[in-house]
Amino acid sequence: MDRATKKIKSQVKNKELVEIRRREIVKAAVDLFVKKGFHKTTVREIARRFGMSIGTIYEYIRTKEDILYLVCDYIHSSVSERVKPFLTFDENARDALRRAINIYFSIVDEMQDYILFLYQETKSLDREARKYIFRAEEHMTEIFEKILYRGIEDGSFSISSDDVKLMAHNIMVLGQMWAFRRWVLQKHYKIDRYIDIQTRFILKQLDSKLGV
Amino acid sequence: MDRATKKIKSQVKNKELVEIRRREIVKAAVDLFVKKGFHKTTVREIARRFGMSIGTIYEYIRTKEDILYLVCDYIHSSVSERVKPFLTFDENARDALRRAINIYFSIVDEMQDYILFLYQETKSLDREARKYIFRAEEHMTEIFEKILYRGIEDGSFSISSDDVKLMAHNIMVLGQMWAFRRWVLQKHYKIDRYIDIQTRFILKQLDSKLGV
Amino acid sequence: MDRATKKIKSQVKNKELVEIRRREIVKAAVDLFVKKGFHKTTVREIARRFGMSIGTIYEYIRTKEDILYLVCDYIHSSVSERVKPFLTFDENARDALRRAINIYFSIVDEMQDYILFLYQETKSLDREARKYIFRAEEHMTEIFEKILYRGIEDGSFSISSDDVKLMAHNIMVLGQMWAFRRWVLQKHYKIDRYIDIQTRFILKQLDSKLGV
Amino acid sequence: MDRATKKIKSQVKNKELVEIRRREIVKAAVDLFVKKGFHKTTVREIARRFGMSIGTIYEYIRTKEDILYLVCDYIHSSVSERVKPFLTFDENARDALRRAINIYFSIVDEMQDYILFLYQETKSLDREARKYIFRAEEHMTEIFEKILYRGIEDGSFSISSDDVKLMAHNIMVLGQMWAFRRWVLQKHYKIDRYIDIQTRFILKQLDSKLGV
DNA sequence: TATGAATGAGTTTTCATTCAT
DNA sequence: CATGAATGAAAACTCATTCAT
Repeated sequence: MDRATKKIKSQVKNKELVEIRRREIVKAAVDLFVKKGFHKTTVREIARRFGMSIGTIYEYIRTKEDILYLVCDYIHSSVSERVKPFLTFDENARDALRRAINIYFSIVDEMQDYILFLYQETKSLDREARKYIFRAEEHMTEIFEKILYRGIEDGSFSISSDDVKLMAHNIMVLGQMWAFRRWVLQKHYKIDRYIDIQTRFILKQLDSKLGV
Repeated sequence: MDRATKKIKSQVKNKELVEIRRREIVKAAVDLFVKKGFHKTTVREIARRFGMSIGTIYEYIRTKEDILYLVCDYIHSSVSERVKPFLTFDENARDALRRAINIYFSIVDEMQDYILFLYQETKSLDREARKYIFRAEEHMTEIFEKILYRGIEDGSFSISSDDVKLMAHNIMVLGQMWAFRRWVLQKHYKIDRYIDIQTRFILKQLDSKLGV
Repeated sequence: MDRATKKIKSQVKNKELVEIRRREIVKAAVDLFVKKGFHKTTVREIARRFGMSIGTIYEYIRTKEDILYLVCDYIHSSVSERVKPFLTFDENARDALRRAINIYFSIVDEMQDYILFLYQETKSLDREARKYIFRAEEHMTEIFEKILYRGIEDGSFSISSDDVKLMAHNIMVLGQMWAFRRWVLQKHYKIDRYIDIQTRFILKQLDSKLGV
Repeated sequence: MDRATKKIKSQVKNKELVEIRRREIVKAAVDLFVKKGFHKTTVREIARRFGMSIGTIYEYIRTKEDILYLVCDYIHSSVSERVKPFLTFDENARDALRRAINIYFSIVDEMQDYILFLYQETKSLDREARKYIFRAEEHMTEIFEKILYRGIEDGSFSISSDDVKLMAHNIMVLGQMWAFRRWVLQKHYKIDRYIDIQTRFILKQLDSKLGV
């Protein structure tokens, strides 16, 4: 949230207050955005939920798009913050990956509305903001890359290091897919089973026991 | 296009004409939607490209959303039509899958703008239209399901038939991901190599040579 | 009006209609602008007088400033059109000037609200529009310049030709001053007497009977 | 400034402080007004230049228009103050007038932005404030009237005393015109030559050597 | 069928002013 | 006295949709 906050100009000087109010704005906006989409949500609605006047909102942002950015950034850092504490891996890479997948996929499940929203509305951001969000996504991916590299080194995984990045993205996408294909997946599977199967598949791909 | 045509009401009686004009409308709209997004494209703009008046557009559709629906449907059937001719599989399931992946992923590459668009704007459709689009997506998936079942039967694939649906979705998503993660994937991989690696991974998952 | 009209883009294709509607818009706007000033007049008010919806106004202009331009241009060409028919001078330069002054000053009197308005709001136009209005003002001035030159040639006026331009501007301004100093002048003088005195003064300046 | 001070109510009791702060406000506002116009300048901007908070500004004025009034008044008294010291005329009326013109026109040149501003924005003042500004303008004019009367008495000028007021206004306007017609005049003349020519013209008008 | 002018509700955004601290 | 966050009315402008021709 910190880095994001700095970029958007505010009329209000008190930085703490800006932080607080922006959090409130995001809180007010996120559900509306998720439910109705960015374009169909009006700033007036957000203000109403925000519990303050429309003028007050515009003291803390410059345009409606700023709110979108704040929301996207909030979602991303929420995911990150939820994931990070679980990511101290003393165990072997295989178990580490298993756990990381479990955590990440669980969080996707919990935050599926938000993940879905990111998929749909990121494109409404301007170039710069979009880049920033992509960067954040890459940071997440790097967590998986690191585990994969460790697994290659210690011999638990058999993939080429050229493929690590792709594999990491595969894992991320296979997780997010639970959100954006929920209309069908969640009819046929429960999250636990979903994680189970996908984990098995992913590990099979990485398995050192076989060549291609 | 057929089923779509049935659902959207038109003032015009002549069914052939409706077909023709709607095709023109889609042709005019699709690029605009892809470039600017659904909400930022105006009906006026579409009419201008369409080469006819706004009034005429509204003879063939009822709302702007109808155009979105026509476009989504068009994209989906374009993909299907491009895929289908390749899908007569006399060969063994393993080769059939290999070929199906190759075809589908190649088409995603060619139509990446459109695929991306579907991901972002489907949510703007109303329930019924959205369902219809999802159904189309499932049809695509079933193609992969069939091959997978065939492979299980003939012993080339070792997965449980409970996992077939999920696996099929995995394949679809791994293909589409080339479009919606292009901002990073296409910096590091070329499409051929991408298909190569992913094919290998997928086949490894399915491989009967190993247990779990 | 012609040249002005061409520059402002309209959504409406029918050029005649554009002409007609714009005339109506100007007619609706001019009094409001004169009475309340440009900034304090809302487009809604203009629409109400215009007798059409606000949407319709925006079919014929792009911005509120366009209306200002249309109005300024209208005022200028009104003055020109009222002046021109009187400006065929067969008589000697002295009488010609006398008559031109009489005509121009009379028109300033009749259109004093408009003249005043131009003085106050021209600056709200953007560079290009402002230039166009200045150009129009110069055209007016040239009429006086021509008469002065003729007077110099035929010996009725004794000023240096270097001073002609300035003298022409003096005459214009001395006329317009009747409008923008009306708060005091019109308390002490009637227009006829005003024209009388100013004419005498101006002619005295030009008199060939004396040196400096 | 004195009379102005009396009219505008302030929350602050300390009269000296009111004087000081208002001078600061004017100093902050005048350039902004001149550059961007009254309506396009925000009170926030003025406050920022003023170096104090918006709240503080509103301790010393009641409305934004009050600032406009203070600024107009400031400009007028600046001109007056700059003119007055030069206006002790022991010499004959002719030389006195020559000098007064020279001084006034020079000051118009120096303060052309401000003069122009007065022409454009005075109308935004309410009736009472506008009257006050007009009064100030008349005071200026009276200086010229006095010289003219003196000239009539001592026989240097030949005009009727009925025409004195008008003549005085002519002189003022011919001076101010250097500001509001600068877009053309300053392309063709330098200020010294401008003063020269205009002085000659004016004196010719007044010359006692001829009748009409 | 085709046209395109007309509509006006609805949107974002601004900014003078207030008032609690 | 000074502050600056909060207010909300009001403004310009857009655009999907209708309907008379």
